[in-house]
Amino acid sequence: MKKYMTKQRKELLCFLEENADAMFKVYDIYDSLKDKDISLSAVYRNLPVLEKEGLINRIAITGSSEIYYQSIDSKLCKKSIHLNCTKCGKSEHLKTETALILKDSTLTGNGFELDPSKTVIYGKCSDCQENN
Amino acid sequence: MKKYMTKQRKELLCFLEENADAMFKVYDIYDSLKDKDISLSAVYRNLPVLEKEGLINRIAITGSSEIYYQSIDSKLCKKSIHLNCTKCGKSEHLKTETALILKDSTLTGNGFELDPSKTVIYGKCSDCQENN
DNA sequence: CTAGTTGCAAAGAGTTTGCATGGCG
DNA sequence: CGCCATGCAAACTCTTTGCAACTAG
Repeated sequence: MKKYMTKQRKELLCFLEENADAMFKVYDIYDSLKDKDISLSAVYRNLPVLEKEGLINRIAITGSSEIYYQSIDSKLCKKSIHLNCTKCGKSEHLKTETALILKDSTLTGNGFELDPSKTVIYGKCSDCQENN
Repeated sequence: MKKYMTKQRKELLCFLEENADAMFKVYDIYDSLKDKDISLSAVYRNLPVLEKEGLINRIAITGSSEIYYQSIDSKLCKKSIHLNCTKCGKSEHLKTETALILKDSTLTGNGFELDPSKTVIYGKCSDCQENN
């Protein structure tokens, strides 16, 4: 099953790859592509498939209770971890070197191999710590 | 507003505190308390209130796209971080000492104050790494 | 007594599914 | 040409909301 590379799937992948640094809600993806003739159901049906194929990532954000999808950019996102401020909602990237430290310490500490592309760390960003 | 401590809210808090080590979906909480006369809407209305009051935690899990609630146990959960295996789905706790290392490195690395109770780290547990 | 809270049922929002049509290989 | 994928609309699930009755303080 899932053998055909249809126009819709091509557009989906293309869109996510061109915006590999951003995360999108399902409806936003549909909205950004609606001039390309892709139905909402096609989006809903393809995203999980592409995820299982390892081409894109699915991330749940604690603050918004939404699901986000994001292309797996082999250069950037494989090493970087998202930081999400629970106060202002801003999202930033953890420095690669620090990400490596985390990866290391979870591995040695618990034998757990951290997946940076799926992990989101919550807390307070530097701005929100001051303004408390 | 939100001044009254009703029977329903008491039962909710009590239930979550008695199971401080576990996380629950909304419906499971309702289900576990339905012999105590709490309506689903009361559950839905109270959980976000209790969360804003800092008594409970709301966590989004990437794998299941569900929202979970959990009591904030001042002793345990404030320091411990959840590890969630993306392969077998099992959830474990990061050792406190390792959690402190993470907290430290995000702070010095990005000036970001990690909140352990809201953060879930995804990856592969030790069992699933071998069986690949 | 008064304002916040509850239960119920209806309304919404987001997601999934059945079925006939369409398109990849 | 055969089978998978698409589009549309209906079906579902989860969550929110309006309103009258209820209750904590």
